[in-house]
Amino acid sequence: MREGVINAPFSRVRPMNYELQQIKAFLKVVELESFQGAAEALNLSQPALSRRIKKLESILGTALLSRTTRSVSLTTVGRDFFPQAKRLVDEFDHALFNIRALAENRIGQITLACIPTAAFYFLPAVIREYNARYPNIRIRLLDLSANDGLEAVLSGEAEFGINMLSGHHPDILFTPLVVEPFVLVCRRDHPLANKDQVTWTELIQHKLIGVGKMSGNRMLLDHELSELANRPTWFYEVQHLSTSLGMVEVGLGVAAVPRLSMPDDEHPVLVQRPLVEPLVKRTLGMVRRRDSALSPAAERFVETLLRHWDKGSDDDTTAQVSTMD
Amino acid sequence: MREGVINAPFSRVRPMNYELQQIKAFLKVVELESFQGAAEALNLSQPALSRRIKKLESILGTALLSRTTRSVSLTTVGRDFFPQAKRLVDEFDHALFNIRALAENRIGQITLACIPTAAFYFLPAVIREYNARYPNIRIRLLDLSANDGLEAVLSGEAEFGINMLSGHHPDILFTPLVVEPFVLVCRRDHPLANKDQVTWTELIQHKLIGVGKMSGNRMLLDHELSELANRPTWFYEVQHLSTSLGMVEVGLGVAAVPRLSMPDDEHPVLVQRPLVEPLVKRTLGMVRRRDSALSPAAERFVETLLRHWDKGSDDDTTAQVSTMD
DNA sequence: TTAATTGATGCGTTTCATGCATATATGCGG
DNA sequence: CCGCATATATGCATGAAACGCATCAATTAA
Repeated sequence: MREGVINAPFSRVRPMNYELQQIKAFLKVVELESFQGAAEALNLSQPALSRRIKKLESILGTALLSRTTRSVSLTTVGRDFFPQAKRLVDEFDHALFNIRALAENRIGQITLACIPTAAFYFLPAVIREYNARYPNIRIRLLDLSANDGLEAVLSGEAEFGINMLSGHHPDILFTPLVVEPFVLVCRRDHPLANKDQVTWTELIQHKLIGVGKMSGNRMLLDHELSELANRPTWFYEVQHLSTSLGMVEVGLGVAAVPRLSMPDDEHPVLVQRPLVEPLVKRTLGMVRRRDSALSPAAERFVETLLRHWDKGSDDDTTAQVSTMD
Repeated sequence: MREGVINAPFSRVRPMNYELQQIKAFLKVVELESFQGAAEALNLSQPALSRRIKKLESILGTALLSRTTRSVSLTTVGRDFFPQAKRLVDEFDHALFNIRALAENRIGQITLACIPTAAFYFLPAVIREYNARYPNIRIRLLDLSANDGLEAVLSGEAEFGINMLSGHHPDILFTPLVVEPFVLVCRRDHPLANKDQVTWTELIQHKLIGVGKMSGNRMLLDHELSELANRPTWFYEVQHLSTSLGMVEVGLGVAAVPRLSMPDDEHPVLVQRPLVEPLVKRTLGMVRRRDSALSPAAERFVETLLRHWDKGSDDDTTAQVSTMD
């Protein structure tokens, strides 16, 4: 059976199985005032077109076109129907065209929530490449704290995000991108700058600048260092890593920050040293909701992101940044 | 071949052959959040529905639904598409429904142009019957002179009309309904009232009330009497037959009018007498444009009209006015 | 772990729109 | 007035597409 009418008990209502092709055929015939011409325009044989129109008319229960071999004209009903049909078909085509444009990444918008570190230090390159490839897709970048960013993804405000691996939320899918160690940052003229590497315990003797208690980094460190006998305490507390770097720069103290937070290796004032015993690492990765699918535009972005980090990891292995694709 | 692609040279534009059934399937699935349920609602097997959606998605080049065996949810694109699709489909169904209502004479409007005689003396009964059968079809009755009525039909303002047979206009189709003689109308106390019949020549001796030169009746009479040796001249000239009857009633003169213009046989003041030598008759009938088809509502009206007059003509051979049913 | 439910897939079948050939109707020119 | 040219309608065989059935795969609940 072509169309199931399994369950048509005694309905006297005819089903109205009209189709867009029929209506488009009608419109074409009216516009060209010819079956022959419309058939060509529709890549259809003339008999086929005749039958399409006929079918539509039989569905409607009335003639739409008054045709002789010499002329085609609208009936009264057809005249009523034509403008409505034209408008609706146009709107439909327009809507579908837009959807396809969306699907083909010709237009669109993506919203992602990422932690400031990512926003500053490795998203820009990805965004540049993505934007070169899909110039008409707008990007809304929410640079939020780890907690807020996760919340944005959960609520759907952001389609996905870059975050650090923390408490495994059941609705969140985490794809690791990079593992980075915490390093010590201090001025070049600081005593610790002379050492090849520094232990956490050594930090006890220095003024340490840390981040607020609710920060993801702080929670991670508190957890990782909890088993350490003599663990350092924070003297200054700030909210953002960039602030702490600024404070280090003017000589207020030293800081323990993720490797990627450091602007680059050749900073005029600041240097970094590996922090060991223990080696504390954080894992950055992509987070997205487990159930809902990404928009095509977002999928393209994720692809770009992953491709970028595959490439990036090769010349970055010395800094023990590793990515798993 | 199912769809002619005779002429698709190297177009990279995909054809967008989406169909309403696919979109309606999508809407149903979203509404019921289930393929199984939607399939039942659409009287379709579940595999068939799965394939419909899949086809639509392949046309759009993107997934609209995110489905697992346990839940069905919208993708980002699908969420965009749903409200538009819903609105358009609803509007389409509404438009088509109205067209069908129109076709089935459940709603509609007809406009007809008819001469006053017809409007007064034989349309009311037709209209009553028609309205009883099709209560929701509005009737616009243009009671115009013969000339103006013909013009209204030609211009399309009226779908058809009731008129007298006159110059055969090439675009007009005339269907005769009734042939009626011209009769003399005078007061019961008028000398001519004593005669069984009156000749046109006799009228010379009386004050005759006629209608304006452009009237269809006047032109008909001028033409028919042109070969008469002694033909009467009009003393009074008015524009409407009803006016001339009024003037006869107060005793200003006598008038020659079509039989049907007389109110009825038992008028307290007026009587009619056959007018002979020659017997002048006019033919009333339906006029419509040759090319354009009538609306379904109008066709029903014409049917009623003709049925009415078929029946009527049988007991009307005596040249009496009869109202049928 | 198993049973049940839901969507996807393989496959044979049916349907129905199509193209070709041809009939039919209409207007124009001889 | 009649025949010809042109445009739509129809008969018929064909085949592509959509269908239903049976089954698979995946996920949840018990």
